[in-house]
Amino acid sequence: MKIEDAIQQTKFKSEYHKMVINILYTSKWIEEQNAVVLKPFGISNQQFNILRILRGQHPKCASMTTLQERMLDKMSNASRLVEKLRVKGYVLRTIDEKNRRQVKVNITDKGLEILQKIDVIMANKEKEFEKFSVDEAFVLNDLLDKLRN
Amino acid sequence: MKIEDAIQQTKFKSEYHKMVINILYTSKWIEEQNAVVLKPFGISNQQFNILRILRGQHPKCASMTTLQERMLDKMSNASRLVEKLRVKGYVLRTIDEKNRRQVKVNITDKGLEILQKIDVIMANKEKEFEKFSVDEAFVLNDLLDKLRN
DNA sequence: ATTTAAAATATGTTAAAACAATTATCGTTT
DNA sequence: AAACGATAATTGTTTTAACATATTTTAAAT
Repeated sequence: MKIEDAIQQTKFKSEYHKMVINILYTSKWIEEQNAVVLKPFGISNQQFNILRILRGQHPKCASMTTLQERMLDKMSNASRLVEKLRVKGYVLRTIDEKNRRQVKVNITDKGLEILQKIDVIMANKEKEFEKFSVDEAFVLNDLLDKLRN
Repeated sequence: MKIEDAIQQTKFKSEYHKMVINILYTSKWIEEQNAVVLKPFGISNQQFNILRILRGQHPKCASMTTLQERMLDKMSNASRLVEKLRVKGYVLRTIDEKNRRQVKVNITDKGLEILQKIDVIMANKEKEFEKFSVDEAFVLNDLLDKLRN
């Protein structure tokens, strides 16, 4: 569906402007789809985001600052999100003895397990994207990267 | 900057998966930039969204349902957002006497004025996007549209 | 004409995000 | 070493979003 139809707006200031709106809209569209998958697991999009970053680091840890930077969120939110994940047993939070200001966050086995389960479902959903060619996906990635400079 | 560097993740499951992450990340990046512009005006992204929709309709009105449908965030509460804008004097809300269930929302002159001011700044920011060719923007729009089916 | 169902919006409540201020630790300067 | 500023994270508060429920009005059915 074209963005014009999705938000029922026929004219845009420019193709650039339309592009910005389109990215925002598509992102929300994806997040909503993800939320549906995540809901039964009792995990929010942002929590999921953190878990994935941590898995990318596994078995190494990540500091709060690292998490905050990669998820483009406020530090205070990252802190509380991690705490919620800790209570659920998905992450481990320990003080870094090398620098006691810092905190080391690791994903637990339980965290990896739930990610695994979610992945199966998400991968299935992402199969729909195979209407795209890999080349097209590549182009899109390239354009987005360029957009952010 | 490539998404790999932005979130410091070297490998992705697939180019498709990377694309999804990239859209989410870029969207947050844009929203953050917009928020910086809007903040001095005391207006949130969502409120800004509503004002622009109303300007698109001007001098006609829009119903709550119309706003809800056209907003980028379909889940948001248009009713309360409009109320906030009304208190600030940017919109007018009147009951539709033809159908008293409905409400007619109009943008005020004050609303148009503030949009004008914001536009100048935003337009300046969006100039950066001219590193894109119109063709590229067109391709990106096309791909995003295709992604959502 | 009354009842029922649907439509449009508003409100109440809980969870999350944004904002501001605070605490704890470290590195540096004097 | 004491004082200072910078860094990393947390905590308190306010605002906004998400979700469910309620209210008001209209349209349809009996």
